[in-house]
Amino acid sequence: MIDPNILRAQPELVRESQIKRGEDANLVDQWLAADIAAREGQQAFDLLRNEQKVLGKEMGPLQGSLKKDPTPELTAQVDALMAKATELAARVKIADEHASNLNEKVNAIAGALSNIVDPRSPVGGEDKFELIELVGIPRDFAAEGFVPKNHLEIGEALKAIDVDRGAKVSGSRFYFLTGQGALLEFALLNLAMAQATANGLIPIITPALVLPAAMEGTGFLGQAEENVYRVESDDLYLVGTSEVPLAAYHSDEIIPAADLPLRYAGWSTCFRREAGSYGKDTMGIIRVHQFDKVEMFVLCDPAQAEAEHERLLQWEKDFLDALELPYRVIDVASGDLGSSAARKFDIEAWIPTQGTYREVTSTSNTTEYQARRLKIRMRDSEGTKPLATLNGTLCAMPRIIVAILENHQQADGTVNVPKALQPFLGGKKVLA
RNA sequence: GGAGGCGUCGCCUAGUGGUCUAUGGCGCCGCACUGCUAAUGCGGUUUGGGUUUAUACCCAUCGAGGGUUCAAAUCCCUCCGCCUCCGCCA
Repeated sequence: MIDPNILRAQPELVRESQIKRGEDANLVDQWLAADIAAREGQQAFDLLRNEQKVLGKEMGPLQGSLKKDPTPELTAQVDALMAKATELAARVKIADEHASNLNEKVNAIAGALSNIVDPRSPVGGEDKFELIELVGIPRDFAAEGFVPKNHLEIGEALKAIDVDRGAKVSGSRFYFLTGQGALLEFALLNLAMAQATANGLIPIITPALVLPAAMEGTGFLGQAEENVYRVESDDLYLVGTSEVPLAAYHSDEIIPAADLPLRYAGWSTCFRREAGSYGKDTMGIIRVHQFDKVEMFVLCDPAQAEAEHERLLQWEKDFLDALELPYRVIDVASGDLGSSAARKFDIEAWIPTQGTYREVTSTSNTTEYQARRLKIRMRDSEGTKPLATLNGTLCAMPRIIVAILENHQQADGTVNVPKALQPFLGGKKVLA
């Protein structure tokens, strides 16, 4: 949700932002008109309702004295008042319905507006990203004298990944992690959590099923809706990221400024329908319907949001550095932000067999957008106001596993374990 | 799954249809008094929206949503959550 004061005072700012995203700018003008109508409707109702309450206050004592002393004058007075009240009640009811309808309309439009794009985000579609940084040098396999295998070949040879049986049991884009594949995930989880807790984040295990309000509040029921699994029988959604339960965790709460920032490291399974990606990444476990992920989530004073964003990015880089993976950092373009983010940095790891960088983590500054939708506020000396929320991937399992297998493979088909990960694999230096 | 109880302002709590403002206490904030602190006194203290230069005022908000009524925290219905007991179960 965008600050209504910004919409009223600087509508052009929001129009511009919608255009940068390739979304409907007319919504802004629709909102402005609906806002005026709704306020008029509300005022009309308020006035009538006040009249009704004043009348009710006359009625009370009158009824009391009528009971004690039923004179004809009193009866007539009460009857007259009652007639007036009946007529007024009908008008109040109509005004109430009218105002509610208008309010709903404003809220519906407001809910459809995406967050205001940060002025520094590059403008354009997915390919208009800006390269911020290149870290590490991809290995020269030709110089080393062998052709790198893809992660699936390696994973199958190590009996670590089984996609055939994944497909047999659950369909395409499902997989089993077996043996050292499973242990590798646990090691990554423990490394990620060790880093997170060392940085002061609070470890948290979240539900993977959430109520519609949580999905709605985090902004995933807009253009992302087709990628969300819905459990119709119970009206619940399977989360695509623990960002959803983490954001909703403090919904409807007012947090004292002294408690901020709150930083969490959440662990959950993530479910994605991957609608509209038929034929894309069909090999291996780059794009799957279900995976586990450690996600960082921050609630803070809006004035601190930018610094927190930088911090999240740094922690993501630290993690990839620890895994000795080459990667690049990009500033995601306006058209590819998702409705909640004002600015987003992706980290893409080098995938040797694809000869390209592929997204492994993503960190978004969602400013006050999610907090407004979820009614998360902070209280400082000046009163209450929405706070800012941010999220960032620490470790999305399958893609990190892909990057490790491919980048650290050796000519004989074994895989070197990065030093930082070794303690979490019982000291093992090589997967063989 | 079955039976019963409960959900009121940060916390506790009063409130079975109107009788000026949803009680009262604790905590908190301000002021006064006071060597200091404490105690005491007075005032304020849910959240959201609106009108207003200001001071103020108005509306909504008693778990959520409907309904009955001229009028609902209070009565009725549905849902959610918590507690107790029973059954089943990882």
